[in-house]
Amino acid sequence: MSKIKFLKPGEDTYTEDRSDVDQISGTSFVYNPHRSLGLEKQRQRLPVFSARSHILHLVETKQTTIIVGETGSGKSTQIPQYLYETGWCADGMVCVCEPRRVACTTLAARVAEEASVMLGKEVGYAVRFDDRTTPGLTQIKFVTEGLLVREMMADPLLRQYCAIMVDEAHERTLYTDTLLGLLKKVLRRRKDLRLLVCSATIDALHLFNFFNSNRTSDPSKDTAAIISIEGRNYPVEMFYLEEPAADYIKSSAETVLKIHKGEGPGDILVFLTGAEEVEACVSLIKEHAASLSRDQGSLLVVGMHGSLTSSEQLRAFQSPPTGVRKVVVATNIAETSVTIPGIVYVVDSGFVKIRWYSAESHNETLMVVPTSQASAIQRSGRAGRVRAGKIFRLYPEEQYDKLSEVTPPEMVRTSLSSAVLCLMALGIENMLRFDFPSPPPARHLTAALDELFSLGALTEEGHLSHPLGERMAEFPLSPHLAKMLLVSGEFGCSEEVVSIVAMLQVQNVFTRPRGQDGQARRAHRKFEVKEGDLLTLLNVYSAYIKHGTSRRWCSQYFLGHRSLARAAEIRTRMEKLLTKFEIPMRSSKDGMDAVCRCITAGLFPNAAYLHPEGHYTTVRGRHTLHIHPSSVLYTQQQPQWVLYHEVLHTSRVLMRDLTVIDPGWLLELAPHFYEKSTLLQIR
DNA sequence: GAGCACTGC
Repeated sequence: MSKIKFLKPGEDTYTEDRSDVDQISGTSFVYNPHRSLGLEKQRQRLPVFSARSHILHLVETKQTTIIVGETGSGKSTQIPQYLYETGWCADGMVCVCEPRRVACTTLAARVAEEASVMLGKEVGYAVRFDDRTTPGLTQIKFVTEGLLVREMMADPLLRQYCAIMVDEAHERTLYTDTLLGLLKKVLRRRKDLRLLVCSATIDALHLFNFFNSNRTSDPSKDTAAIISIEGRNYPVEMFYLEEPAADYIKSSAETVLKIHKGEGPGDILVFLTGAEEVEACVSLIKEHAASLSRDQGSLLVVGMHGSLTSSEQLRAFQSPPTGVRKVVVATNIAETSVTIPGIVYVVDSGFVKIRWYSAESHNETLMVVPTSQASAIQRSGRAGRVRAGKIFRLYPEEQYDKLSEVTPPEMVRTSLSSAVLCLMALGIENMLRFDFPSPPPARHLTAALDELFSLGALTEEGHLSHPLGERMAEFPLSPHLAKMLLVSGEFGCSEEVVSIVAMLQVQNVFTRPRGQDGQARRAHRKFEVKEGDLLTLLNVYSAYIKHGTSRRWCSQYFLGHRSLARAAEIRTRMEKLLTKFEIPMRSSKDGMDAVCRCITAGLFPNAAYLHPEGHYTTVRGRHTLHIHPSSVLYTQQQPQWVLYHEVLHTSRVLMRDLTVIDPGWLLELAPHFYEKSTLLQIR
């Protein structure tokens, strides 16, 4: 592997590899001094250009090429063009898969510009709800990983593509692993197909071994190869604490102040684990900053996390007034999803919040864990984008060596019911024998199979049921919600259920602007119904439509207009799928009973009853739960029986999105799951 | 009276 060449500040400048530039960062821009050079000259200045013939040679001779490309190498925009220029597109398109939508749209726009074609013609992209390609004309197509997996349902061998490049594969999302596993099978059937996998140094060898089918000791028979391309990140100097930080929030704030007082100009980025921590740290820094003397310069402190609205997030991208140093306190959102310009110093708490699945309780927990080395490297890289930077890790250096190399892929730590359903729809019969890049625990797989069986998606023999299971797989939803939609015709309430399901897909429906908490609560109360949160969401949606999707009406009732508009979009898609399956769109005339019964038909595994001691207990597994304070039922008299959509682990286990049910419905609608005796015992 | 890392189909 080639050594990374570091550039001295001012020695050279570069065009940005835009693969991880968020749309929001479009408000800022990268100054490009080579603009006047013309696009072709700019392209030749990218580090990847020197590897052009080497890459093309490998693609020619090996079926799989693993590309280790540092940030700023230009791989995502250039390699597809190299393939195109050398005639690879004669027999099919070049496909580039990205984990995120923005990467698809921005990269496609950049490549179209470089190739002097209109976006959507020779160069295009396809993401959910937005297809900008022209069949028969498009040669280079950027897609999200998830969409390519969906495409495989219609075309399992991906015959329209001659080469597939999986970008950012080191992120190892559920879809990355699904795709890599499936592509390995496709490669065996299609010797003409070429696969390029872009990854980080740390897991390149793992991926090489996964794809190399050479079982001899003769390396010339290898079917895969690795190539490294240097990047254009500046050096980052590292600092560690001598002792582990007792309180990393406090320690982060102190470090920020120390940097501000002792280091040269440049903005600071702090990594913490959650929104609450971010807010706490922001106030701490603000407190300290207030006591700074005049000649010490001032600080602009902003928080950055997923639950902020996009206009609130925008504050982190704005450049501070001259002489003011910006401090962005962020969650993991700043590690990959958004790139904040101007960062020179990074403070890394060393922790991250990740999802963890428990097959015993059938649910996912969010837990705070130490980061991996890969993640620590990624975070420190955020300091070296504009010039030489510094990283302050809030733990001792010995501790870094003890960190695991990489974060376990999502596939081994999340619920697999959706992924398994998807794979089965793609013809993978024996899930336990599927070649996953990192095999998930067998008990996670069997739990997923059990869940799918109980929902009726699988037959006794373990095959996908016809037509229910096949249809469920086509919905981009959790299997429970897909089932709910597919049976809604029989309950005569598809109109209502499709609205509920769409509403469950969006966040921030109920807004609570600071200082208007009381007003917001009063406004929200108008939608509340005793049947629970799902029916309340239905009320909100119906009212939104009744008032002509008015933005003014939304703000009057403290509802997120963007979220509702997105729900409407999702609803349209779901309705189209239901129509395709000839599910009649009916509206329930005899009240909400039918709707609640239909909800039960999908969510029945998530039933809980009121324990005499005041908490709730799940029927499956007898786990203790509580009503989430955001639920409309939180302030009501506690119902005897509820179904939840999700659980959330904090200090307690909380149920969200509840529906009040009659336990008799469980016996009636899921007799295979609930025996009369178990329910009688409980009562 | 308590609190939700982040994507994506």
